[in-house]
Amino acid sequence: MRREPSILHLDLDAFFAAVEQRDKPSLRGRPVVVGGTGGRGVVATASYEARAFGARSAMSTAEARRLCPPGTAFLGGRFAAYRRTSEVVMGLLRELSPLVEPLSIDEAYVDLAAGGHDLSLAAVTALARDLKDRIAEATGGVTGSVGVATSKSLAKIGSELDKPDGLTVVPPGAELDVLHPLPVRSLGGIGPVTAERLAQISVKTIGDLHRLSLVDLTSLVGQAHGAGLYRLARADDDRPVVADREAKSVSAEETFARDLTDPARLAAEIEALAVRVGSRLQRSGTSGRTVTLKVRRFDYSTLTRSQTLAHALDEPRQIAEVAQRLLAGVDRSGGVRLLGVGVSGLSPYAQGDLFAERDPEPVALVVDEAPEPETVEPPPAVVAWYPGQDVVHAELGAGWVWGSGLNRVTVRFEGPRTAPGPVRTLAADDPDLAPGDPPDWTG
DNA sequence: TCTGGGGTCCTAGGACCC
DNA sequence: TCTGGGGTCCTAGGACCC
Repeated sequence: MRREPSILHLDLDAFFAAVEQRDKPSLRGRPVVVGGTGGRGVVATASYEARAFGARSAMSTAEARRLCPPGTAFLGGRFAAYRRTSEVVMGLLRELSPLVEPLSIDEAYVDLAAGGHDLSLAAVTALARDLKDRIAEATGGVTGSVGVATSKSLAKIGSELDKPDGLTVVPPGAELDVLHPLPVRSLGGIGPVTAERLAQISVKTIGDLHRLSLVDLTSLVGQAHGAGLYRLARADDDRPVVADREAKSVSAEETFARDLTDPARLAAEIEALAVRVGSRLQRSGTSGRTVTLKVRRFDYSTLTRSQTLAHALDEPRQIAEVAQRLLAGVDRSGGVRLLGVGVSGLSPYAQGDLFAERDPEPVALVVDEAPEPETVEPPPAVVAWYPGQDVVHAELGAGWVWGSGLNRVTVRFEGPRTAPGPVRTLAADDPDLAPGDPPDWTG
């Protein structure tokens, strides 16, 4: 917590819907819902007119259609337009300070102290008013709500207090007076699950939260989360405004209009997702070592499978190959509702820089582990493995062999998930591994 | 026609290494 | 032969945010 109200938080009001109403005068004053318009779509943003009928973000579009009157506009979204408008606003923020931290397309923190401003209450209030005016003018009428306070958490809470088109400056010293009457849900990091857990012990407001001991809080919600909430309830927040945060992962996912079962179709969807992820990685000049597959099944049960490789990837074909392998270990019976592909463990260097010159010889390993006899045969299986590279995955009937690491290989015989085979980790000099002929090599 | 898509951070257990 | 602890990496899942 700073001595002066030098952190500003801006939140654009019903942003996607506001851009639509700006660009289409016929929509002004009418309920507008932006989001997925298909059978499985959800609401991204509802205009304030639509909120009056109960439409909300994250609600299924089907439900929003039931709630809103005839004449409501349901729009699929024009992200290029939102992006352009967002850039105009972020540009205005960067005129205030070099330290601007975007949180999303429609939200950002600004460190006013780094901008060399007069930080008196009156000056900061005037600055915020002026900013709001300039945003509305530069965007053609999109409004934003602003909070200014001595910390990030209070600035963000401030911008929520007076929406839309609001302005709240929390005077230094008044932080706890503002905080304590609010519901715990106002605090960043308290969602439905944590709120419910707190409600069970009659903790409803941030003031109630303030009365809990650190031990009680951490035993309720975990170490890191509990310690964080303990501090936030005391307005004890010294998190700095950080510009230029590096992305930690890149992913793409798709919910299908109807659940998929056809293996060829699933494989094609994986390819398409890998292309989206890989091209974004390549455009940003990054690559990553861990590939994650996300599968949502017909019954909405969701699981992830990941594999970390010895080297970073950015090529769609290679990303897809890993993802296809991961998918093979997942039970798809009953249908797949959603597939997702992600890459994490990002590093700024594209793949191949360090090891491109060397073309290692494959080592053939004979694995004498007997797999599930009814699903895989015959043992022993032969696996080709490049030392220092990812291990390669030879398909073994209905099972799979894979692994990772610089000097070892993990061999996993995996049938249906309901009956996984044994798992062994074998060192390169393991006596159980004898030289053998490399298998057909397709990688 | 219930429940998107893009992220971040944390936890917990197991393997592995010293 | 038994018994450790600490740290890191990996995997899977979950809460949360916009």
